[in-house]
Parts: sequence; structure tokens; C-alpha cells
Amino acid sequence: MELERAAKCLSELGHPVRLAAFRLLVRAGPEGLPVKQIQAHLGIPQSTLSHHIAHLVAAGLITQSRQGRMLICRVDYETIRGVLDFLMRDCCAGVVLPPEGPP
Amino acid sequence: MELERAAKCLSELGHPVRLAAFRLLVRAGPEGLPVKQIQAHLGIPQSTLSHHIAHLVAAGLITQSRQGRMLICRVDYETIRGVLDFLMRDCCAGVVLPPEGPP
DNA sequence: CATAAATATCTAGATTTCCAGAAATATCGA
DNA sequence: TCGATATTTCTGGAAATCTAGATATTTATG
Repeated sequence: MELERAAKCLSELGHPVRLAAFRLLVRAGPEGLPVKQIQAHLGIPQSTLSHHIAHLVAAGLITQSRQGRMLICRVDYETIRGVLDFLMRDCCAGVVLPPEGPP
Repeated sequence: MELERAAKCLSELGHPVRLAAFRLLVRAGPEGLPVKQIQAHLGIPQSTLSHHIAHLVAAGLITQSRQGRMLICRVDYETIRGVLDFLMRDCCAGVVLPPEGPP
């Protein structure tokens, strides 16, 4: 995962409502949860939640699949793993020479 | 770590410049790096970087200590560990009954 | 003390995000 | 087809963030 993508994901997770929704899905595991249930847990207006979920989907942090009239949301584990790996990769490996400063 | 704090940290990391700076410090390890060197790497105006670093400090993601006229920045590993733990804790543990819906 | 170096603060305009009500869309069941 | 349910899209104003130049602050050095 490259910088821009990781930053995008972290930024989307950096909102209390979206983070709470994501956490709920992490706990739910591979089965996921329908939007309705997420709303029941978080207790926020429909349109607001829909907006936030769209953000998570756009970032690739969660996926959606229709089941009847419900949309089941699931964590995209590959994406979140990529983000976490990006954050801490090469920890303490040292930093190469900085670009030339002014003389 | 509780939700609001974690969201704050993730949000601060969710900006390309701050994420790049943080990554640099992760690689640098416990020795840290002075602001000047971070700027040399990122190549952005001084005031802009200073602003972003202040954000990271305020979130508790990095610490600063003066050494001569330089400010050495270091990752606060305890904080970042708390954030990562918060993100994936209780993965797949299941979700308890949702709050009552309307009858 | 005067100067230079490293960094923070002030400022203000441009851009982006946030929120929730209202309306639209899609799917199911009778 | 009609009605109910689940969800998205539209909308627009309020609030927050981003950027970088100019200036100020702090510390070391000669």
C-alpha cells in the first residue's frame, strides 16, 4: 500500500461515527452486519450513516453485498491489514541520508 | 484507549504530510529526528510542517525534546500501540443484541 | 552583545468536511 | 399493483482544515 491510499483510509477511520461503525464490523467478523443494525447500534439518522458508510466503502475498508433488501457490510481485512502494515513497516530500520540542505 | 481518542489519532495520521512524517519517525526508531531533518526529507515549507507536527504532538502520537536548538521528535510507541489495538480488538468476537428498534 | 539557526505563531483566503431533512430508488410481500 | 422496508442521493449552510508567507521566539556562537 502506498502513502496516499493509506492516508485516505486512516482519515476515513478518523471520525468517531465511522470508527464506531468499523469497530462494530470488526467485532461482527466475516458475517458482517446490515446497515440497519449498524444504525440501531449507533443511533444516528439514516442519511448521515449512509454517508459515512459510503466513505468507508470508497476507501475500500469495507465491502457491501445485497441480501434481499438489506445491504450487508463487511470489513475488508486485506485493506486494513495493508494499512496497519504500512504504518509500522520498517520500524527502527533507520533513515537514509536526508536530501541536501542549503550550503 | 477509548473511541474519541483513537479517532483523533487516526484522523491526524490520515493526512499525507503527517503520515509521511510519522513514517519517517517510525523508521528512525527511538533516536528520533529533528524537525529540520524531517523538513529536508519532505521538502515542504517550514511553517506548514511545524503546523502538522504540532498536530501529531497534540494527539500524543509523537513527543518532542529539546537538544541544543533542535527539537527532536520521536514516535510515542505506547500511543500508536493503543490505537492499533483499539482498531482490531475483539475481532470476530460477535456483536451483542442491537438496541431495540421501533415496534 | 550581535548574529545565525531552528522552530513556533499569526494570518487569511481557498478548500473540504459535516450534518440531517427531504426526496428518490430498490426490493419484497400481499 | 400497492404498501412497507432498506438504503441512497440531493441539498445547502455551518464548521473545520490546509497552506504558506511574514513575523516572533528561543538558543547557540563569535
